[in-house]
Amino acid sequence: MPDIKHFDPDAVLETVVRLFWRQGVAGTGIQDVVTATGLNRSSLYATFGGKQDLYGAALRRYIDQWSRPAFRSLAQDQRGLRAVAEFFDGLIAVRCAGEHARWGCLVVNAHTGAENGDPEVRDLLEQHHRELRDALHAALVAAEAQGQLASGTDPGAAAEVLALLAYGVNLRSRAGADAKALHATVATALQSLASPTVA
Amino acid sequence: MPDIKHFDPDAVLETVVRLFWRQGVAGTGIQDVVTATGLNRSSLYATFGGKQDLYGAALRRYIDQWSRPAFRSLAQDQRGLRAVAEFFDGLIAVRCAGEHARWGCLVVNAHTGAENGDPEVRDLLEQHHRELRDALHAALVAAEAQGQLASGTDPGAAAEVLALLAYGVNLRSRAGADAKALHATVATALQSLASPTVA
DNA sequence: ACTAACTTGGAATGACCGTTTCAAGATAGC
DNA sequence: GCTATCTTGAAACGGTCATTCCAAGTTAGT
Repeated sequence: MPDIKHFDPDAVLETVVRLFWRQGVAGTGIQDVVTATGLNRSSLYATFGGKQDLYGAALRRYIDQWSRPAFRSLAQDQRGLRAVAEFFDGLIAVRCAGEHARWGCLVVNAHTGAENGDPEVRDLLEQHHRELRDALHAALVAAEAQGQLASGTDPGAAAEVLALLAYGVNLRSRAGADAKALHATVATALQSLASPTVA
Repeated sequence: MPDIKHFDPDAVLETVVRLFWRQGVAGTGIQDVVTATGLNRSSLYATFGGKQDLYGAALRRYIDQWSRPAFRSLAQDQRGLRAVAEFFDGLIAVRCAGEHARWGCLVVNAHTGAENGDPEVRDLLEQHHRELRDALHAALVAAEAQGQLASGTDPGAAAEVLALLAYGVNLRSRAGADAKALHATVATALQSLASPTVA
């Protein structure tokens, strides 16, 4: 009976993610979305609701597409500190080079904006933090089991430290931090967790 | 010959800092500034220029008033790791309790906004980072001289790690991170730098 | 072909944005 | 008191903001 959408909502959301990611929420107008996606205001509002809803959907999609896959592969990687190191390598690579260089992390960026007043956004930030911490925790437990951690190092506490470090990396990358320097900093942090027997 | 200002520019800037700090640049309109300061648009523009200049001045004032004093006392404190610990204690206290709770750090917040495109802002971020790192470095050199650091710990590299950690603390505090958890995380990070002989 | 249900294009909404303008008011030297 | 020089108040500027509305178009079932 009804007409059918003349566009792919998922592809549109993909474009919207990139807009919010690069320019921020406040810096992105509905007009920008209309122009970038090519679809009409009516379709936009009918499909996603207002700007706040659109941002919520974009944030959720970003986490699904970018954060969660990285967390999953980190948590499942049994190599211990090597897994953590590669997680940060990938992070720095995305943040400092290629198409998304200097865009930072959409979730980190969301911490500072006025949009973090929205309960939905607040929940997503909390959830994201928990998942990041848990993934690091899993990798550090694997490291501990292999004797890679310095004695007395608590994997849970260390995971929280590394999570905050990751936020720092994301934040500074948006200001144009040097990839080499970030790599060195991460290496230092990991070394401080490693058992003395590990080079 | 001329008339004299009927207000104190410094007191006005103080109010402006608080507005930008709490609500962000994009979330603060000139109307908000006019209302909060009580002075007129004409006086505002004649004294500070446009919004971007006003933000630059506010950011500079924030660094002068909040960042630099903390950096200075950290750099001059000769107690080593104890000095670093107290620096973070003070940081978390400001971020999580009292009037400025959940405001985050104006400098950290500036990383994510569109305003970091401004060269002046970019320079301030870089300068702030350098000063934070140098202050931490000085404290860690003092720690090293007293044998507080684990052997093989480079004060310069460790300073960079702690600087990113501080950014993480500031960022997460804006999302309402728990002060106790932040304290525990910082303690963990400092322990990983400490020589095994230190409790 | 007809119709119910939905989408789409495009204009229009009122509110707010940062900024400018200008007449009126205030001050300090003459 | 006069004048040059600045400050102040208040209105107005064009532009952009998110959002709404409605007529026209499109589809699927009858």
